[in-house]
Amino acid sequence: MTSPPYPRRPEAAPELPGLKPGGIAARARAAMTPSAPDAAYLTGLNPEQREAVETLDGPLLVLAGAGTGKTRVLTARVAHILATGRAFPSQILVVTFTNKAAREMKERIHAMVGDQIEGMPWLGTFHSIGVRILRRHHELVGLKSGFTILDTDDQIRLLKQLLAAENIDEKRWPARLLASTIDGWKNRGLSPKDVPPGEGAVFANGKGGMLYAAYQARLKALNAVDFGDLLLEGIRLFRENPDVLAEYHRRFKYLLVDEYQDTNVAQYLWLRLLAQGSKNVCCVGDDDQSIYGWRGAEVDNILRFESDFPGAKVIRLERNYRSTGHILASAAHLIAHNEGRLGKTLFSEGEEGEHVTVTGAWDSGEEARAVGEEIEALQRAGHKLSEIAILVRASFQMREFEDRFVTLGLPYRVIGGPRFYERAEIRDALAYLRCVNSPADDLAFERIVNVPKRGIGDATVKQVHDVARAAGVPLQEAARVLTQSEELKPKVRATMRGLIEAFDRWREQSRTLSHTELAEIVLDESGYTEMWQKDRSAEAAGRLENLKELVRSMEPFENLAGFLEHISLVMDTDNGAGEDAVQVMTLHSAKGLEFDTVFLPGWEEGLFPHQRALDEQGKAGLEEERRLAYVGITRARASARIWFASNRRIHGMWNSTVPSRFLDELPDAHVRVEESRGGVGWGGSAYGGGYGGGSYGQSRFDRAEPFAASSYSTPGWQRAQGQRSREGGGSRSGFSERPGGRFDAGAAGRRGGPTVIEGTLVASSTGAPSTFRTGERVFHIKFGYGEITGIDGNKLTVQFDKAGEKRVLEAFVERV
DNA sequence: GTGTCTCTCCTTTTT
DNA sequence: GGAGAGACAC
Repeated sequence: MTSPPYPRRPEAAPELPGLKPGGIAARARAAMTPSAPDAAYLTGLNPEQREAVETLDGPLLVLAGAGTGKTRVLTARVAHILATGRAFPSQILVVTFTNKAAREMKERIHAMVGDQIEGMPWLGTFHSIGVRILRRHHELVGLKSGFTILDTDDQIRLLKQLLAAENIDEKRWPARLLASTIDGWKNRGLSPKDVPPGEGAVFANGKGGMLYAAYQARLKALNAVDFGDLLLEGIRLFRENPDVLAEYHRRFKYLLVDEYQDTNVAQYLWLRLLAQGSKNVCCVGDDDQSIYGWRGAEVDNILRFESDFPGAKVIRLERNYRSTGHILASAAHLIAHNEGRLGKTLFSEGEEGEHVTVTGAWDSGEEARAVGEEIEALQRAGHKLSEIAILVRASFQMREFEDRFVTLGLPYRVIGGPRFYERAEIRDALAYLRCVNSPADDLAFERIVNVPKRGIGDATVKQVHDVARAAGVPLQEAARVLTQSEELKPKVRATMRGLIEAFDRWREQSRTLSHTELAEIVLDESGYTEMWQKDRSAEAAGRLENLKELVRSMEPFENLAGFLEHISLVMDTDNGAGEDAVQVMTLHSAKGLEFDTVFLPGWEEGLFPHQRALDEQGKAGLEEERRLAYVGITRARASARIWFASNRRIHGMWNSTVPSRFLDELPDAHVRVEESRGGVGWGGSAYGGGYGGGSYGQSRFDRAEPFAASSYSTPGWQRAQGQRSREGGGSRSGFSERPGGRFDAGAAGRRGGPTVIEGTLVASSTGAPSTFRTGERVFHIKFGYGEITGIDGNKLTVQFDKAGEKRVLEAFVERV
C-alpha cells in the first residue's frame, strides 16, 4: 500500500466499525436509553445527518447535495430502525435505482448490522422488487408462473414483427423508435388505453396506440413482460386488488428510497401506493443530480413530495465531505446557472486544495495522449490508478483513451460500456438455455434456430410461424409438428427434427445434471462453440472466453431458472473490481462514485452539452447537461481536470470545435487554465481570441502558429467566430445573463448557433459545387500537405504526403 | 439459403 | 468508421 496521495480532511468520517451480530435486544435497549452512549452507527454523523437518521416517524425528504453523506444516512437509518427494534429486517423496503447501488447498500448495511441483512429481501432496485411482487401474484395480472422478462433485443425483434404485420415501412418508422415511444408511455404509467389519442397517433400515421396495444397482447401471449411492465403491472395489481395492497401495507413498516430525483412517474405511482400504508417513507435525493430526464425521470417528484405526503419533514444536507474548496466552488458556480432548482448551498470546511484546471488540446488524440501522460505522472507520484477516473459524455470518447492506454500499457477498466450480457455470443448462448428452460420461449427459439447456420432460413421460419399461429402453440411445438408432416424439404426436415430432439434431450438431462454441466453440453452439442472455434476473425477467441465466463458465472446459482431470472435483471457483471486500474466511464454511470482525481475530457459545444439534448429538450436539455457537468466535477475529491479539443473526429471526419459554454460558467477564482504540454498544443482558440478577452490562456492566443492563423480565415471558422461574439458580447458568465435569450427559441433557431459542431455547420450549409479540383495541392492544418484525389460535394478525398488518404471537409484545407 | 457487396444512417445516457 | 439492411450472384 502506498501512502494516501491526498490528505483526507478531518471531517471525513472514519469508516464505521462493523457491529457484531447478535445481541439485538441489548443494542435496542442501549439505543433507546437517553443516557446511553451513541450506537456505533451514529458516531461521526453531523447534526443534520443525525436528524435524518433519527426521524423515523412520518414522511421525510432528505435533500442531499453531492458528497454530503447520503448513502451513509440511508444505511445508518436502516441500522437505527433495526437497533431500536422498530421493525424486523423483512419489514423494511429499500429501493435503489441501479444494481450497483443496491449491492453497495447491502454491503454497507451488512457492515453495520451484520447478518441481519440476510433477512432483508426487500432491498433492491425498483425493477427487481417489482418482479418479486409480480412473481408472487402473477395470476392476478394474467401471467403464468415462470413468465419471462424480455430484454431490449427481444423487444425490438417483437416490434419488428408487428410492424411487418401492419405493413409499416421500417425505414420510416423504425422499431427502435416505437420501442422507446412505448417505453416512454410506460415510464409515465400509461397503459394502452391511457395513452392520449393525439400522442398515440404520432407514430406511423396514427397507428402508435394500436401498435402499443398489439404489443401488449403479444407479450401476454408469450407469457412475457418487458422492463416497464415490471412496475406498470405492479401498479395495476395494487389498484385492482386492494387486499393485496393492504398486505404490503402491513408488511412494509419503513420505506427508503435512494436517488429519488431519478424516479419516473410509474415508479412514483408505485411507490406512493406502497407508502400509503405506514407513511414512514424516507426519500433521499438531489435535484441538482437529476440526469435521467431523457428516460422519464421527473424531478418534479421531489417538488411534489411535500404535497403528496402532508406533514412531510424536509432535511437538507449541505455539508460536503468529499471535495476540496476550489472543486466545490467551481461546481456550485456552474450549477447556479440553472434556473429550475430547489437551491442548496454546499459548503465544506476543508482546505482550498488544487484549482480546477481547464486545458485545451489540439485534437482528441492529443487530449488522450496528454491525459495519459498526466496519469503516468500521478502514478509515479504514488497515486493509485483506481483513484483516477476519466468521465466522458458519450461512450465513443472512450475509444481514444483505451487505445492510448493500451499503447502505454496503463491498466484501465471500462465501467458500463458494451455489457457482458449484451454481447451477441452471450445472448445466443442464453437463448439456447432459455429454450431448454421454457419450450414456449418463442423469441429465444427464433434467435437460435439458425445459429449456427443449419440451412433453416427465413422461408422455413415463416412456415413454422404459420403453423404456430394456426394451432395456437409455441414455435418449438409447431416445429415439431412440421417435422412430422411432409411440408418441409427432406434436408431441412431432418435438421429441424435433430434440433427439436436435441432440446428434448437437454431438457431431460437438465433433471439430472447440474445447470453448469448442462450449459456446457448444450453449447457443445448445438455446434455453437464449434461455430466460434472455426471462426477465424479477431474476436472469436474473446467470444469463446466469454462463453466460458458465462458458464462460470452460473455457478453460484441454484438452478437454471434462478440464473436466467438474475441475468434478466442484472445486466452487468462485477468482474475485475478491485484491481488497480484507471476507471473509464460515462458521466452517467459515475453518479454516486468518487475519486481522488477526475479527468473530464471533451468539453466542447455539441458534445457537451450534447447537441441532441439541446435539439430535443431545449432549455431543459441544457440544464440537464449542466447537471451532468456538476455531477462530473463533484466526483473529484482533490483534483478535477477539464479538457477540450479544438478538433474532433465525428463520423470519421475531422471537425473543428468550439469550447463548451460550461467552461465560461466556471468561476475564475477557482479555475486555472493550463497549456497542454504534449504535441503541437492548442494552436488557437475560440476562447479569448475575439471573445470577451477572458482571462483564460491569454498567452496562448498571442502566438498561434502562423499556419493556424491562416486556417482560421476559413468560412466555417469565421462563421463560428461571428456567432460566438454576437452571442457572447464580452460577457463571460454565459447565457443566464440573457434571460429569454436564444435558448428559449425553438430547436430550429438553435441549429445555427454556436452549439453546432463547426464541421456540421459547414457540411450542411455548403450546397454549391466545390471550387477545388482533383489534382490540386492543398494544406490541412492537421494532416499537412497533400493532393486532392476526389471530390464529393464539400468533402474532399486527399492523398496527404505524410498522413495518407483522408476524407476532409473543404473548409479545412486551403490551396497552396 | 448463403455469402458478399454497397448503401445509408447513425452515434447519449440505462433498469 | 461501423453496423445493419437491401441487392445480387451463386
